[in-house]
Amino acid sequence: MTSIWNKRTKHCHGFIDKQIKDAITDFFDNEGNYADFDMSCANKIVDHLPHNLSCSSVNWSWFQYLFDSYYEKREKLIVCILISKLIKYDCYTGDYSEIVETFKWMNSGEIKPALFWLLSNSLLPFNLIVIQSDIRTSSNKNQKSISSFKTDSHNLFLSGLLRNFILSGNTSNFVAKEFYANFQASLNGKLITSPNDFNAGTFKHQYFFYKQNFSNSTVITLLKSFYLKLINDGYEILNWQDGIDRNMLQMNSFNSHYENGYLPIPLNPFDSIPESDRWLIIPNGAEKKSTKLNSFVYKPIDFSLVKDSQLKISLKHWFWNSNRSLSSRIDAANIIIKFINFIYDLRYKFNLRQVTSSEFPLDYITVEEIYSYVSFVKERKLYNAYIGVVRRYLIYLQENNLYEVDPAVYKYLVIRGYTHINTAKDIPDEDLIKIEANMKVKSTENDLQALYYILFHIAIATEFRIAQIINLKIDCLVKGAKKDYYLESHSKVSNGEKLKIPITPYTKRYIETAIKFTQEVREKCNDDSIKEHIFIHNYFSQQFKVVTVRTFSDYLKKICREEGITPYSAQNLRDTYMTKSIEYAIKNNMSLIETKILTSHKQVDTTSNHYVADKIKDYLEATHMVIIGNLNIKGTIAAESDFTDGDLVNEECGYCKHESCIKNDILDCLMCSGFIATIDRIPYFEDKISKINNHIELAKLPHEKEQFIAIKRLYLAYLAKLLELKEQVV
DNA sequence: GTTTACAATAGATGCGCGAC
DNA sequence: GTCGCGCATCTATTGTAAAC
Repeated sequence: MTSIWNKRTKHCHGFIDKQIKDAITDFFDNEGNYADFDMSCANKIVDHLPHNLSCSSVNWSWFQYLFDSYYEKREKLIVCILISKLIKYDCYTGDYSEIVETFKWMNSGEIKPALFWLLSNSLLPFNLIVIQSDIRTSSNKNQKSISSFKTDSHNLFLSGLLRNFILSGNTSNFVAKEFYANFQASLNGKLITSPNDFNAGTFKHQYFFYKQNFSNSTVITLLKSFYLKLINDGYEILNWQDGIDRNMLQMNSFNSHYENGYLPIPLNPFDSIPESDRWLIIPNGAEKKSTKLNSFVYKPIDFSLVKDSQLKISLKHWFWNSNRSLSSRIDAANIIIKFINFIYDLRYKFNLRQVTSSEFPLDYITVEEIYSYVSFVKERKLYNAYIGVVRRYLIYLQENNLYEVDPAVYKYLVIRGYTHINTAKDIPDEDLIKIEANMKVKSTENDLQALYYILFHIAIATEFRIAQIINLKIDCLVKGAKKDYYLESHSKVSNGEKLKIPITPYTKRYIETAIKFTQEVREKCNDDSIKEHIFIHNYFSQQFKVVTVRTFSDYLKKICREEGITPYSAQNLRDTYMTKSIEYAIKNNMSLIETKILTSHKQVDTTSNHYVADKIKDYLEATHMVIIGNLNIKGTIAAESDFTDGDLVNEECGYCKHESCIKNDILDCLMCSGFIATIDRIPYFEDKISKINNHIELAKLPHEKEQFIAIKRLYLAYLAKLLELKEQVV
């Protein structure tokens, strides 16, 4: 041992440059860290280094030279350890020094194979992306997590893009190293020097490259996320004209649509009918006439399913020129496709024409065919649209001279047995309370569930349809002439016009709360058609979505099942008549939602109680349109008190600690030092404030109005403090 | 003006896929 | 494995205009 020590000391002292000397000292000190650290080999390597080695010559090509100077893997690995020490002691002065700097984050076990991989493949530093990210641990300590990604990128720019991409997403959860390792290959070697070098063509190449070479579907997911990230960063690299765009890319069904050759097609009757058969229809304004559609959700229709080519053309014609709303037009088209194929099979598969020895040519819809079809529909007990839609389609064909139809067919295409049963079912109070309580608990678990909770409240407090609520826009609140508010939204009856619906102040508050709640997500989103909505979330990385009716219904059902009650639907919420008791309970909970929501993003700024206080104040000021400012509160604000109901004063807003009233008549209790307000008084404050609002409205003289506003300001100041205190206590 | 008959749209849900 | 979501296809509700 002694001889080795001496030898090592001699080597270390031989170097003139201080940093290099330190690095080499550490190199030998780390002996124990590597099972395969061969001291004689290490000595040999260091022996070959010139003593006057200076940092200015420590660059990547020198590393490569050093690495290539040895032939055995064992030796090369030890060279890598030496290199890692030189990096650690800041000896590196070559190109890409910022990247090399990141290599320091790796521990000794990771860096050795990483350097070996780089140098044995004659790669450059940017081929290794090292990421340092914060991870939240249960103990809430800020820990750094280090991960490294190998990439075959040909240049620094592309590596930088990939690095940013990794940093931006929660990609650590679904690591697919193949994605980065083959990125350049997937581009067929194309050099990337700007984000704008990516386009529909590169995407296609990459998509099918990854699809062919890797069974792991996460690779495709990452590819989609990568393009979405570029788009989210403002690069308009994909346009529908090229067969793919952002909205398509975000759809759950993207893969199958893309692989099956669906093309995005804006719905516009003034354009000529598209030649292709598989359309992904861009609503292009049609969404304004329906609550079932959104501008960013494209609807598929597959005309290639139509077996008869002439009828296919006529169906496209009908589809393109129909006035039906898009979603029901697609429904109808799917029925017509079934109809056409039924007729086709009759003609060619079952040879009906021969059986009936009909003399009509094959481009003529006959009574026999329709009779068979109607029998089929009745036998299968298919719903009425199977008859009505077909009739209207045939009329259209005739009117536009697209196909010959025997006029006698219509007397068979009739519907019988309309039953109109009203199944409206309201939810009893006890069940409603159970649902409310369950949703309240879950609303704290994640953002989506908090949105469902607000949706639930609006649904029972208003007459709106669920789709209408979900698709509300942030600018939907419109102030009326007085203090009243209107909600502007599209409705199926308005035929594209916006409707104004009067709402209560409570509904207004819910909507404002929801807008504030989603503001954080909205600021991150740069997709205008999404961010204009109120109920948005960011569940998937790089994807911003509007809540759907589908998930809300499912969630409501799930809650009902958990509570062991009838699985109510969103429609039932609308049918539910709010009794006074439930209304009271719900209004009380409202302030709870508001404060909870306003403060639910506390983790952003946990330490600052100021933050919470300011937010509450901002909110109250915005809602009540009164500036609270720094009003001095004379009374006491407390979480709870020992006073009894007998001590309640001022319409139960608080307690009085004096034996008898000491204030004069002009003063309000709130201006007295003997006044004590506690958290459980919050609802009374809210009641009182709404009463003052009435006074303000009724006041005729300006100075009366001002006086009431001053009083309101006082109550709001108390309310703000109480809400703040409540937040600390809870 | 009300009823009736149906058209058109909204809502519900089984199924399957993608994201994580 | 769970959750979110889209599609297809069904049911429910609402709109509307002719018939009474």
